[in-house]
Amino acid sequence: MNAPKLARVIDIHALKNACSNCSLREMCLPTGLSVDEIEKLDQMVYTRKRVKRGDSVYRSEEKFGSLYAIRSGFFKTTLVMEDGRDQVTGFHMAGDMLGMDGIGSDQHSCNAVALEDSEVCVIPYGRLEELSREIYVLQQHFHKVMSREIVREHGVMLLLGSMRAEERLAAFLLNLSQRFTSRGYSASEFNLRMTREEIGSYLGLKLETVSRTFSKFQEDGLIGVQQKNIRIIDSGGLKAVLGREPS
Amino acid sequence: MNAPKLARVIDIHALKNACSNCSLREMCLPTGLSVDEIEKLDQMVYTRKRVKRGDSVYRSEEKFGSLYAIRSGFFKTTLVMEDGRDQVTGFHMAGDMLGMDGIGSDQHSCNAVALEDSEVCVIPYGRLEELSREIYVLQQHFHKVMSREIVREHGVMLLLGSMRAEERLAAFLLNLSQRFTSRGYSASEFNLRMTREEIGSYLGLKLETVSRTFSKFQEDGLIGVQQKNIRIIDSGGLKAVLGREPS
DNA sequence: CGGAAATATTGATGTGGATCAAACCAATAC
DNA sequence: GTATTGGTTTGATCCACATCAATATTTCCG
Repeated sequence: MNAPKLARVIDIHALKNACSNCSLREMCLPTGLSVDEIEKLDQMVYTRKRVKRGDSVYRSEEKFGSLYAIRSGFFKTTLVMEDGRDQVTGFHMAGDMLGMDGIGSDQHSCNAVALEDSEVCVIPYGRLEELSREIYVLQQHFHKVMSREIVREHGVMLLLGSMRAEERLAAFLLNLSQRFTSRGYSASEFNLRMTREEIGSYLGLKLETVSRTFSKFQEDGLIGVQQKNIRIIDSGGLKAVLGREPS
Repeated sequence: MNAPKLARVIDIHALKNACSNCSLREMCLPTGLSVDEIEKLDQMVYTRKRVKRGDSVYRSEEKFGSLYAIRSGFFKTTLVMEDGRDQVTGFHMAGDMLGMDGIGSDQHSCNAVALEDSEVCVIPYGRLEELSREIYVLQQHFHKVMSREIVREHGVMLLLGSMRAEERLAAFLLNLSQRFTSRGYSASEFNLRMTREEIGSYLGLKLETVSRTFSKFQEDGLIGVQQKNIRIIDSGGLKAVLGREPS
């Protein structure tokens, strides 16, 4: 093997992993950056990592070192209480950022588990700090990403604290649908990557309640359910479930 | 009034508002900064604002421009749903930072209301961004503050999603006690600044349940309650309530 | 100070969702 | 092909907390 050929191989590898070449760059860290600036990002994000279904990117208590941008696939984050009860704190898909919980205490405080075979871009946190001191837009964008995570969690608190089962599930479906839409997938038909139990855990409900509520929505002609496949038939009707008095 | 005297007045004013001279500097933004660096902060945080009980520092939908460090007093943050239901998303005291929800969308997404006459330091967000590009430790600290807010909210999600009423209230009291302690107040006796209804809203319970559970804890010899005054008698017993099976 | 308006406590009753239990179904392993 | 396993659906029953209601206490304010 001669030198030029080797160089070529490296080039291709770099290209493959490059932010500048990533289809998610509009919803991930590079948002708003110039071409030059994105090239700087390329030097920072030099590792991709495959995560098989069921494996985790990081676990609670683990030393924090990097953030992870989801390149493809689907994740849940979970907390575990001392007595073993656990709770899903979020579902995450392509373009989302994982690991920000670890910054404050230098160790992770939840588990990030792949619900299907996935791929993440590893963002060494120290490099991100450096670069965001140099690139104003990057700093700004990173702060926005963290702030939005805070706001997202506010929404979950509202859901858990003030909504009834039907409202929670309607809000959950509408939120998923909206996120799939903004990633260019169908708003009206998608496959759930998580089990009824995981949905229940996220929504503060038991899996039986989730299942029953899906069935009820189906009877009411709001959605079609077949196991993990969901079709949203009447999204207006779903929205109307929110804020409706118990029947 | 002669010039030197005027200068003197300004000096005192500056001194009074200075981070370098603030008793909270160990738990607020200046944490870990050198003397020189704190003096830079002094130039950034040039406004204090009094907030009377019942008034708000900012309201949902309002344009975002500044963060607010609580200098003294006590706040709640609340979300309001379209149908009028509202939910307390947090209680905040001296040293805490308010307003980070606004960064992501450039407008606030909750209301920050004073529960007693309070005072906040206004931190113009643009200046904070600038300064945290210059001062590495400040950048680092600010990121930690945001991350900890994310982790705090995780904890609330766990509470709302997985705990029973008694556990929620025990966790709430222990958390308050711990926060008072770290601010140099008594761990075992304090005054609640919020109503039973606000506690209930935060914990996803009705005010009657909060009141009854307080009474039960009192009967069990865990706490002493007299309206807003709380004495923690058996903090070990309170901790034991967490994770206990329903009796 | 006195009277109205908040706030808190306590009791009686109701109900949404949990729990317990039994099929049922889909995917994988043998 | 059958067996096994993990996940889902559906029914019957139960209970933790909500709701409704009455009274007590504190705070506010003219």
